[in-house]
Parts: sequence; C-alpha cells; structure tokens
Amino acid sequence: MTTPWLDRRQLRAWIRLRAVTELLPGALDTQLRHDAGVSEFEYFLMAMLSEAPDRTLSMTELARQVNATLPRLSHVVTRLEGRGLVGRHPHPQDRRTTNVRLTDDGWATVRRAAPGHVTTVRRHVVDTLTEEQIDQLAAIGDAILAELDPDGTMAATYTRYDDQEPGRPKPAAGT
Amino acid sequence: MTTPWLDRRQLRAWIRLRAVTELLPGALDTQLRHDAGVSEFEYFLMAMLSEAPDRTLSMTELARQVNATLPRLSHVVTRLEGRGLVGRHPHPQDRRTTNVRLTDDGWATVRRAAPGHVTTVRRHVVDTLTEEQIDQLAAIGDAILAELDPDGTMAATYTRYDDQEPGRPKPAAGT
DNA sequence: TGATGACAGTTGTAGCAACAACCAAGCATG
DNA sequence: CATGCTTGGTTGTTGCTACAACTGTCATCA
Repeated sequence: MTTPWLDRRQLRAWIRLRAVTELLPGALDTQLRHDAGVSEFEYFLMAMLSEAPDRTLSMTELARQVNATLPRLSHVVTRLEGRGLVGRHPHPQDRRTTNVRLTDDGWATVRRAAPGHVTTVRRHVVDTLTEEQIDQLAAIGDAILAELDPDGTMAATYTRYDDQEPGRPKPAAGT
Repeated sequence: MTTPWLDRRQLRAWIRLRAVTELLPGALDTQLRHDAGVSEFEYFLMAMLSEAPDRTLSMTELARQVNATLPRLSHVVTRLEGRGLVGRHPHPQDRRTTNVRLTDDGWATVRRAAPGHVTTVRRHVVDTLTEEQIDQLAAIGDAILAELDPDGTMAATYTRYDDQEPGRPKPAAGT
C-alpha cells in the first residue's frame, strides 16, 4: 500500500498540533494541582457533575462524558469520595447502577478552582488567538472530532454550547 | 481578581481543543502499539534519533526534543535498550554525557511503523481539513506554542520544516 | 592543587492508569 | 421458574511516570 507522505505545509501543521497536545494538558494539570489540589481530570469530572441535573450522573454516563473506562472511573471516584468531594448513591429503581453526586464541598472546590483555570486557558489559548482564529479553531476541532469521535461519545461535552441564547446562565465550571 | 469568563464562541473553540487533546494522543498510541509494538512516545523518540546526525543524541538533548524529564528518559531508554532498539555509548570527551544511538533494528522499526502512522495522522487530522485550514492550524499552533513553550524547548521539533526547499530528502520518520 | 558548585545521569519509591477477572442485578426465552 | 445472556460496577495486577535522593564528572577559583 502506497502512503502519500505529508508535504511541508501539512507537516508544519501536524507537528504543531502534536506539540500542543503534548504540552497543553500538562500545563493545565500543573496549574490546577497547584492552585486547587485537584488534577485536570478530577476537575473536569466534577465540572461535568456540576452541570448535570441534581449534580448527579450514573457511573456509566459519567465515564462516557469524561472519556474514561469504568474501572478507571471507579478508582477515581473512590479517591474523590474519600476526600468528600463526591458521593455514591445506589439508584432507587435499578439496583445495578450507582449514581455519583457532587457534594457541597465538591461544588465549592469547583467554584474555587474555576477562575484560575479560566485564566490559564486564556493565557495559553484564547487570548493568544484573534477572533477569526477562535472560530477557525472551532471549525477545525469539529472536523477532527467528526473522525475521531464519530458516535459522539464526548459529544455531550462539546455540543452543549452550540446553539445557546446569550442570556443563558453561565456554566459555573464549563471550561 | 475578576476573571473575564469565556463567551460562547470562545467556549466552543476551547471545548473542542480540549476534546482533541484528550482523544488524539490515545488514537495514535493505540495504532502504533497495535501495528508496530511501540508506544507513541517511543516512536517519537526514535524518530528524533533517526533524524539526528549519526542517529545519535545525548540524553539531555534527546530529553529536550521529546519533552521528557531526564529520569523518565533514562527509564525509557533502558527499556528500548533491552529490546535492542537503541544503544548507550559514553561520550569520548565529556564522560558525564551519555549518547543514545538508534540501532539498525530501531531504524528498521521506525521505517516499518512510519506508513501506518502517517495513514492514521491523515485519517484523523490532515485529510479532514481543507488546505486553508491546514495553514490556519499551523498559525494557531504557532500562537499557542509561543505562550506554551516560550524558550522553544520543543522548537527544534516544530521549526525544522519552516524554510525547507522542496527537493529536500524526505524525513523517513518526521511525522 | 584542592575545595566548591554546577552539570549529566541513574536508581528507588510512590501514585496513577490500563487490562483482566470477577460479581451481581436485570432481562429474555423456553 | 430455570437457564443463559447482557449490563453495570468493583477489585487485583502490571506497567509506566513523577519526584527525590544519590553518584560521578567537569569547571572555576582561591
């Protein structure tokens, strides 16, 4: 099978994207650990819970939204539970499912962490780009995710803000 | 301190970028592990070596190019050495430095893995974007990396192809 | 030349993630 | 109502990464 190689322009773009995917997560993680004592994954998990009805999701649904396997999520929830940030609650009807609920402490932690997190996102991404580039980035992301996440496993996360009215109450942790 | 929140367009862009940084590395890693028995990090490391003069770099310089700490690199090199893909060689002059050299087996492994890797990069990124978007992505990457990697630690990696002539011999593993 | 500090790597330990095996509850079919 | 399949979660093992402490080498300067 003959694989068309990447030309210079494509290589330029790809190498930069690769560098971003390499460096950006670590930068966010470092800031959150330092300022809020929470990993980026834990923060994102709690952010997803904070936007769910009754701040509650089942393990399976939560795993989908944060792109984690069920075993991994189980371990992480156990740790967060030990710190009092989330709680497990058996589902009243279906006794197979376990509901995870963000506690008041967890909610406070997310609210406390959010501003610093937004500042970091601004410094590293949003404020370095022009308005046009912001929209270009969204479109590029759409194109890549269409192939990378075809059945929209994480789609709930990134289609949530597509068609909102401006007056919508701001998501306290949706960043 | 008042943190200006992200507006809807900014949030759209950011959430997509975050999803890409979450999903893309895993996709590349899975493909390389499956097809070549090598992690994405190991592949990238060997690719950097393959483009160095005499396929050799010092531990420190290699750590810079692959954005790894020295301890982490030391462990990885030990494993790769055990598989015969790289070799350690003491520096003749400065006996503090250890040179890492890609073996013939390592070189063959990289060459064997490259086509499938390029195919994956094309499918997930390059071929999903228009020509304009390719250039936009490169520019966006430049802007983000200027803030994220100001002293150009990984710069050697992503500025290498900026001003090349078309006739340049193609980098066998530069993706 | 002999002490001090910086540099280059290695090794040991602890924590987190992937994978696999497992258990338990629901649900369908005969 | 018994059997088998599917779904939802948890637990145990292995491998990898970050962090810290340590060794050995070089440069500098008194």
